[in-house]
Amino acid sequence: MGTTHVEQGVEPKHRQLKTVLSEALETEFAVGQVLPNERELAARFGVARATLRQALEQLELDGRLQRRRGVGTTVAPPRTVVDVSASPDAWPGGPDDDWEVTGRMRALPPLTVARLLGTAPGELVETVHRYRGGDGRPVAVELLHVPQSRLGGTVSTEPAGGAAAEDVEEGRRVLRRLQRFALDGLDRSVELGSATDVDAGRLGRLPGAPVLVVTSQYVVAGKVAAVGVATYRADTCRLTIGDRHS
Amino acid sequence: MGTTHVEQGVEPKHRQLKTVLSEALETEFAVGQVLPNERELAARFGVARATLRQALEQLELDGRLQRRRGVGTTVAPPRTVVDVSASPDAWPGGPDDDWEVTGRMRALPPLTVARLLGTAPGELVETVHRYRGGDGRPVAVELLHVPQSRLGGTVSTEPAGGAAAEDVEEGRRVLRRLQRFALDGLDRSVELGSATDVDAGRLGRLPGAPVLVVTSQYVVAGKVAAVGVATYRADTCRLTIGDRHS
DNA sequence: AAGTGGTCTAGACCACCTT
DNA sequence: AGGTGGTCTAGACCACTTC
Repeated sequence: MGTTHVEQGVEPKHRQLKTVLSEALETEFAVGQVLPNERELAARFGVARATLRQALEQLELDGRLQRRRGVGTTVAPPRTVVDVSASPDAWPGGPDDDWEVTGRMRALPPLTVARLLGTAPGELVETVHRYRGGDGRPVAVELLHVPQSRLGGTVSTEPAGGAAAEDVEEGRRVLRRLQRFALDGLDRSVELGSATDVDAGRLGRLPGAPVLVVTSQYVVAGKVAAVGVATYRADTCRLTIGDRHS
Repeated sequence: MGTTHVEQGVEPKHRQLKTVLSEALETEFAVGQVLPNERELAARFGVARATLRQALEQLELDGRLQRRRGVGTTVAPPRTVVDVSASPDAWPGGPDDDWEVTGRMRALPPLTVARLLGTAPGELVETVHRYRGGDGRPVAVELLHVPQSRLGGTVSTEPAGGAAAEDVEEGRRVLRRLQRFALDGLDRSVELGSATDVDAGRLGRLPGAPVLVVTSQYVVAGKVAAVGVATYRADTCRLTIGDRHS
């Protein structure tokens, strides 16, 4: 006998439950409809609430359900399709850019970002906050990190977080400044992550919610001139990369 | 007052735990090292095992830990970097292709795939199974669906799943056949999903494990000629999309 | 056989939203 | 105030790997 077989032990209850619920969602419920509450569902299926919750968690991860504390569990609409492809020669903040600048900081970047940028430990960078909505729901937040040294001089005289409106204007200024440089290339990666407290708040989820983290490295003259870290809601988004066919 | 504030209630125990463990992982543990077992960790931190497990689950989702039943919990190495970019004019199975053909079926495709292909309900398609490893670990499995009608006639005389070796040869033949057609374009999407029982087995994980699902639509003469559904381990992989800079 | 993570239970209380 | 999902507990047993 080869490595075939498998012959699984028993299937766990929460998996069977997920299957049953999954089918029920397709046949007996409409998008947006609220399900019975967890205590009732658990009773109906004869399992403990924790077991029922395991199944619901999975269905939410798959984008089939949406759960909100204090409200209930509803059938989720199809995932929002979000285009994350970019012309290799396009800076963020260009004309057809769905992002909205929401703020700006001058701060110490996360260690991982500092490594990508190749900045000295302790070196401050300009960080532009952006927000992206879609279908009336929050879709993503982004931090775009740009070392001042790569910007060709200081952008503003303001030290750090001033008034909100001013920060937004400053953020836009940083993006405009970037447009001047010729972009050599753009490397992107996607990975699974979990929302920080701050991101979770802005995305309307609880901290730790699953997110797709898209990291962009903007290359100028062979060096990484800026790094964008965009955080997409993994439950409600599908990212598309249009290798445009004409 | 605007919509600011937040002022969070207390931070849940499992979140605090995650933070504490996260720092411990960086300072006190080396990659590959095994942690104390769950019962001991729970006791050490004065929480129930279920609470401890919530924190571990998150850390595993973030790719920081690796847990194996019967073995233990170890510190995970950095995620394997996987290139999923493709020349817009390249079919799968080309020269520099890291995939290995592992089988082939003639079967009814999943509903979602049938919709993308635009096949009639009940129409069978050729399905090529492929496997991709990296760093000595399983990385992804893929099902490539090709309607026979788009292949220019039947490929084999064999009806369905024959001997394993023959199926592999048949699968390769399907890929070779595709090379003949001029590819107009290639659309890709990435989303979060959970492993089916079959995929989980091949990826060395439990069913339901988080995966990144990459769906590829191969366009020929304005029509979708093939659809690939690749399933990557979300815990151990980071997908890169090289918008190649020269 | 022993040790590990995975599953499951039956409670309890809390945070949040709606009314 | 009442209802919802989120957190937490203290057990028990199971499936799997290793020795």
